[in-house]
Amino acid sequence: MSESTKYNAAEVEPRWQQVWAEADIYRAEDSSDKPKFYALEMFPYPSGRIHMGHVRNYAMGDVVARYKKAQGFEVLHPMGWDSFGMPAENAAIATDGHPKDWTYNNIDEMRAPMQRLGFALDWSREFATSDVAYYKTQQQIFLKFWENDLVYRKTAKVNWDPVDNTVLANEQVIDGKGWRSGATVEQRDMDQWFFKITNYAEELLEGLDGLDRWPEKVRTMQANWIGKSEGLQMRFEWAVPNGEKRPLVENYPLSGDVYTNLELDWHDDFTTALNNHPDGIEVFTTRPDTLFGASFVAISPDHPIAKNMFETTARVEDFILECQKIGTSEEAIAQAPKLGFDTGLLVQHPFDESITLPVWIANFVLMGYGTGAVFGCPAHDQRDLDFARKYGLPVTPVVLPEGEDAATYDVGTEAYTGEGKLFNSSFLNGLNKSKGIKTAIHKISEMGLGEGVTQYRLRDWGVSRQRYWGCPIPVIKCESCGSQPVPEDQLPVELPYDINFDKPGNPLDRHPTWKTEGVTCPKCGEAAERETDTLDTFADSSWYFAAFGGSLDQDGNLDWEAASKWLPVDQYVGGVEHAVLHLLYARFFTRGLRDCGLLDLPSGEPFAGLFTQGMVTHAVYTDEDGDYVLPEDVIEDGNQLLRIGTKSIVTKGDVIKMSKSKKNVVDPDEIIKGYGADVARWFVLSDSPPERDVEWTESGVIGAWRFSKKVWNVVSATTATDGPLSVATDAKGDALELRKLAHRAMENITAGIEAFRFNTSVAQIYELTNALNKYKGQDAARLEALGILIRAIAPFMPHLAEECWAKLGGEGLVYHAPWPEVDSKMLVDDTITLPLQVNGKRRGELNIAKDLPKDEIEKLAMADEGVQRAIGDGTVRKVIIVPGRIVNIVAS
RNA sequence: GCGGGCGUGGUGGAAUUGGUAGACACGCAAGACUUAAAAUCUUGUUCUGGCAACGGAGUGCGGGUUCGAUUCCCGCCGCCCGCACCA
Repeated sequence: MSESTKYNAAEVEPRWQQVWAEADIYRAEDSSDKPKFYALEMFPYPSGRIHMGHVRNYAMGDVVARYKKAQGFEVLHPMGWDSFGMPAENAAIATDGHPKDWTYNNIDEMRAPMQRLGFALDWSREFATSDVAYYKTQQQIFLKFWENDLVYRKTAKVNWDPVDNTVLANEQVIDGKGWRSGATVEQRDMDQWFFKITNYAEELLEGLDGLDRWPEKVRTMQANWIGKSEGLQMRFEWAVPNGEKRPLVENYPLSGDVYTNLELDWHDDFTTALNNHPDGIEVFTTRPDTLFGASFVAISPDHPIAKNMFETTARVEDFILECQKIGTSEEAIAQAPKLGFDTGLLVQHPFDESITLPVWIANFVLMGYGTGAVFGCPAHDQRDLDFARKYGLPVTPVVLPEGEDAATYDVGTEAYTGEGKLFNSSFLNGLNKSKGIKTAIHKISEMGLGEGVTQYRLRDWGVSRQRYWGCPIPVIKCESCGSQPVPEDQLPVELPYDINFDKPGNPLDRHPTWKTEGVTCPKCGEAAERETDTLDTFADSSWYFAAFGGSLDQDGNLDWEAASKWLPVDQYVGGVEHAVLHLLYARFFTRGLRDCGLLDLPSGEPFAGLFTQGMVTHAVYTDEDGDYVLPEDVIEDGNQLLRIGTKSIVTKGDVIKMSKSKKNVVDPDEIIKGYGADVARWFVLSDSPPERDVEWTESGVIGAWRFSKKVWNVVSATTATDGPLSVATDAKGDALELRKLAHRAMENITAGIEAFRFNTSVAQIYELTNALNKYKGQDAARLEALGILIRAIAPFMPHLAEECWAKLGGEGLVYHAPWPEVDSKMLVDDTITLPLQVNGKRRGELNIAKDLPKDEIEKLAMADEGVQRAIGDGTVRKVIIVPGRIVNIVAS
C-alpha cells in the first residue's frame, strides 16, 4: 500500500473539523419541525486541563447525539463552563493573580483540546456561569424566588474557619479542621440565605417514581436523602412539682470525669422552662405504639430549653460545651459515646397520670430533625437502650415478639424493633404495630396533645458563601428596613475586579467602595450596605441546561419559551458523585422556575433520562524512592519497569481513578496527537460497560488504533463504486450471508446504543469489520455492508467515518446520513442449528430447515450419533422440543 | 446500623422473556511474510484426562425449583458504593 493511502488521523481529523465548523452543522434550530432531542453532559469546571474522564463523559453523550441526529431528530447538544468556585480563588492567592483571569485563561485552554476531540457540539450557545450575563439572570431568578416565597433568611449553624475567616462547606472540614488552614473549625451561628427546597419535599420524592430512565441507585439515594417518615408529633406537659426535689442521678461519667454532688437549682430551672415553654416539650416519634415503654424524654443540647439552662446553670454549660468538643464530622458524631445530663425537670405521661418522666439533655438528639426532642423507649430503640443502660434508666418492654412469654420476656443489650403484640400497654394491649400506631395517634389527637405528621430529613438549602468568586446575592441591607431586594433595573450586581487577597476572608466585605458607595435602601432611600455573600456555586449548575435551551446571550437575554420547548433534557450523562446534590438541586430549581412562571414544564423534571458513567482508571506507578511516576515516564526493560532518566525500578500499584496527585494520568491531548481523537473516543467506550470504570491501558489504545486502520484498509480495498447507500437485494450465497451478518450486527448495534451498552455495540462493529475483511467480492453486498459499517461507526469515530464515507462516494456528510434501516427479512435464517441435549447436557447439534415439524426433528435428534452414545442403554422418558431453540432428551 | 450494587477464563467483559456459558477485545503461544525487527496476516487459547476420537468438571460457596439455572427461590461468604445517633 502506498504512503498516500495510509490513514493519517493527524491530517484527516482537523480537516473534517474545519468542514463541520464551516458548514455549521451542529447548530440546533429552535423552530425545527423535527422532533427535538436534548443531549447533555454535565458541564466541566475549567480547571485548565481536560482529562480522560471528560473524554469518556462527552464521548458517550456524543454517541447519543449523533445517533439521534441520524434518526431524524433535531438535536441540541451544547457545552459551557461551570466557572465560579473556590479553586479560582485559591489559584489567585497562590499565584498572586486574579480569579477571573485564571478562569477565562483556563476556558480558552480547554476549549481547543475539546474541539480537537470532534464532538457534535453547538458552540454558538456556549457560556460560562461567571459571565455577567449568566449571573445577572441568576440574580433575577433569586429575586423571583424571593417574590414567590422560596427564599428566606435565618440564623443557622455553620462551619467557621477562624484562620481563613470564612464559612466552610461540610466537605471542606476534615477531622474537625479546615482543609486549608488546618485550624479547628468552630460551629458558629450566622445569618444565612436559604432556598426553601423543603417546600417541594413531597413533590421531589413523588417525582422520582416517574423517572424510569434514571438509575435505580440514584433514585434510591435521593429518596433516602429526602427521608420521609410518618409519625406523631405530640407534647409532653410539665409534671408540676409538689415542692419536693426529685433525686437526680448523681454519679455519671462525662468524658472520663465523674461529676458528683450536683448542685442544680431545680426550682429555678423549672421556673425558667415553664415560663419560656409553658406547653411542655414537643417530640416527634414514628413509634407512638410504644408510648407505654417510655422511660425518659431527651432534648438536644441545641434545644431552646437546654439553651435557657445553659444561661442559668453552670453544670449545663459544662455539659453542652463537652458535647460540642466531639467534633463536627457526621461520622464522629455518629460514633461518639452517648452523653446525657439529667436536668431534674419532669414531664407527665400522656396516658397515665401516675407516671412522670425525667427530662435529659442528650447528645444523640439532633436539633435539626423533628422537634429536637424525643421520648426514649429503651426496649424498642437501640440508642435509647444504650442510653438507658448507661444511666440506669428503666427498660420496659411493650412489644412482645412472637413465641415469647410476656412474663419472662426481657431485652438484653439489643433493642427489639420488629413486629409483635403490644403488652404492658393498657388500652393498646394486644394490638399489632400498625394498629397500635394508629390507635395511639388517634388517642393523642383526641386529647389535644398532638397529631399525625410527616417529617422529612431534607433541610432547606443554605446558599450564602463568604467568597468572592461567585454570584453576588442581589440584596441591600438597610438598618431600618432590613434586607431589601436590589431593584430589577439595578441588576446586575457586578463583581468588582479590583480586589485583593492579602488578608483572609471575603474581599468583597473589605472592598473600599463596593459595599457602601452609592448604595441606598430601595425602600427608604437611606444609606445602606450591599450583601457581600455570594451564592453557593451549586445554584449555578441548577439551571444552566435551561440557559442553553433559551440561547442566553451576552446581554442576558434568555428565551424562556425556547428553553421550555427544549426541556426536559432527554439524555443527561455525568458522574454518579452528583447523585444527590446537583441532581436534587436542579430538580428543585426547575420546579421553582415553573412556579415563578418562567418555565413551562408541568412535570418540573429537568432530566428525563439520566446515565451515570464510570470513571477512567489507571495503574499507579511508584519508583524506588516511593515517588509517583507518570505512566509516560515508565519504560519496560525486560521483565521490569524503569523510570525514564533515573532508571529507578518502578513498581506497578493499584488501578484507581486518574488523579493528578497520584500521577496516574494520561493527557488526552497527547493521545490525540499520537493516535487521533477517534482512537481516544473509541477506546473509552469499547471494553467496559459505560456505567463501570474503564482501565486505561497502552495496549488497549493500540488495539483501538489498529482497529481504526483496519476499517480504513477495508474501505480502501473496495473498488465497487455505487456508493455506501447501496442495497444488494438479489444477493446469493456468500453475498447473502454477508448481508445477513451486516443486518444482524446493525440490529444489535442499535439496541446497544439504545440501552447505553456501547461495549456490546462495539463488539458487533468488530464482528462486522472482521467479516468484511474476509469477504473477497467487489459487489453490491460489500458496498451495502460497508455503508452500514461506516454509518454505525460514525457516532463513535466521526472523523474516520466521514473520511470513509467520502472515499466510498457517499453523498454529503455521513453526519447527515440516515441511520441504517434493518431489513427484518435478513434476520431470519431458512436453516437453523438446533443444539441437542441429553439430560441437560449438550451432545450434538442439528442443521435443519427452520420450519421442520416436531416429529421430524425428534426422529433426526434420536438418530444423532452423539445423542445415541449419551443415551446408551438408558430408556428415553421424554423429549422436549422448544421450536427454534433446543431439543432436550430425558433418559435414564 | 440502614439502603443500593456486584462476584463468569490469565485480563476487560458477552450471554436481560430459564434454552449451545465464555461473543468481542486484550494478553499469550505457534506459524506465514521479512536478512532482521516492526507492522500485517493465519491458527490455537476455560480447567482437566487423552496422540486423537471422546470424556469429566465449571459462572463466589451450600441447598432448592425445573426436562434444562450465569438467569428464579432460600441460606451463607467476599468486594464496592451511598447514607449514617433522622427518633
